[in-house]
Amino acid sequence: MTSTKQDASQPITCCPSITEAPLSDTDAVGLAHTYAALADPVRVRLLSLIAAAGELCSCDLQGPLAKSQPTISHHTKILAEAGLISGERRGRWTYWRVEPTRTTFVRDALGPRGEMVESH
Amino acid sequence: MTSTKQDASQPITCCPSITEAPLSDTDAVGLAHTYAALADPVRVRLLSLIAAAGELCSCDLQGPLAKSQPTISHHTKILAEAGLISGERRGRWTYWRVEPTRTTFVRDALGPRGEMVESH
DNA sequence: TTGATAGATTGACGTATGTCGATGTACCCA
DNA sequence: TGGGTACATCGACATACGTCAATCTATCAA
Repeated sequence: MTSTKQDASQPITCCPSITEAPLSDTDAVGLAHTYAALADPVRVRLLSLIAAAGELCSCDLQGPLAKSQPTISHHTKILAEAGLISGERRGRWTYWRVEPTRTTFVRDALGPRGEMVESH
Repeated sequence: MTSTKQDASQPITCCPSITEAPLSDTDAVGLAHTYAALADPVRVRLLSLIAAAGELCSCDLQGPLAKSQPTISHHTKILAEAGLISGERRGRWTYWRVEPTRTTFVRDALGPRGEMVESH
């Protein structure tokens, strides 16, 4: 099962924005699902490690994250199902990459692109 | 208890970015906590309703969200503790507003500000 | 083929979370 | 003062989630 299933009972929005107009239930469910993938410190660090390295295999994640191999596999699966990372099997190793299209999509849902707000 | 507590055992970053460098554990915990506040469809729609209206009292949320009064109160509390909205009591009503500083903060953690990516 | 290795899957466990009825607490109006 | 309203808190319940040991699957090397 993929993470991109859609429901015809609600209007489908190309680029849903939380802060600009009330969201349809479908858009809200989709966005919440993606934010849920980011709602765990291990997965946030996992994504950050992959982003910083450009590409990383699962074996290189176990050390920095200090979790068991099944736990790492569990987290990579959740991030991949949310479309935030994608894995490529090369021989015995699975290499993970960030999906910038998806990260930018979720990012822009939180406000207009390029909006400037003072941050201390 | 506020949502801005900090831990001196880890370096504190002003503007943590997931996609630019490996995050400290402290930053990851903080960001994950905020994303967790967005990890529920009811709260995503709630935030969206408040953002679209500019200001909204709790009584105006119960109808659109089709949830009980305690449930609405529960969700506003979680969003407020994450710093994404703030409430002001005026007489018998509590009026909620979006906190753009916080929403932009979480937003920018997902990538450099103003980054352009093609979205269909 | 056999053995070793990387990673996915399963099953079990404790904890966290969403939900609502019941109750508590301010506040306003008559 | 009393009754009603808006919201918060509490208690209980079912479900979802993070974690790991054990096991399975696929790949490579000898």
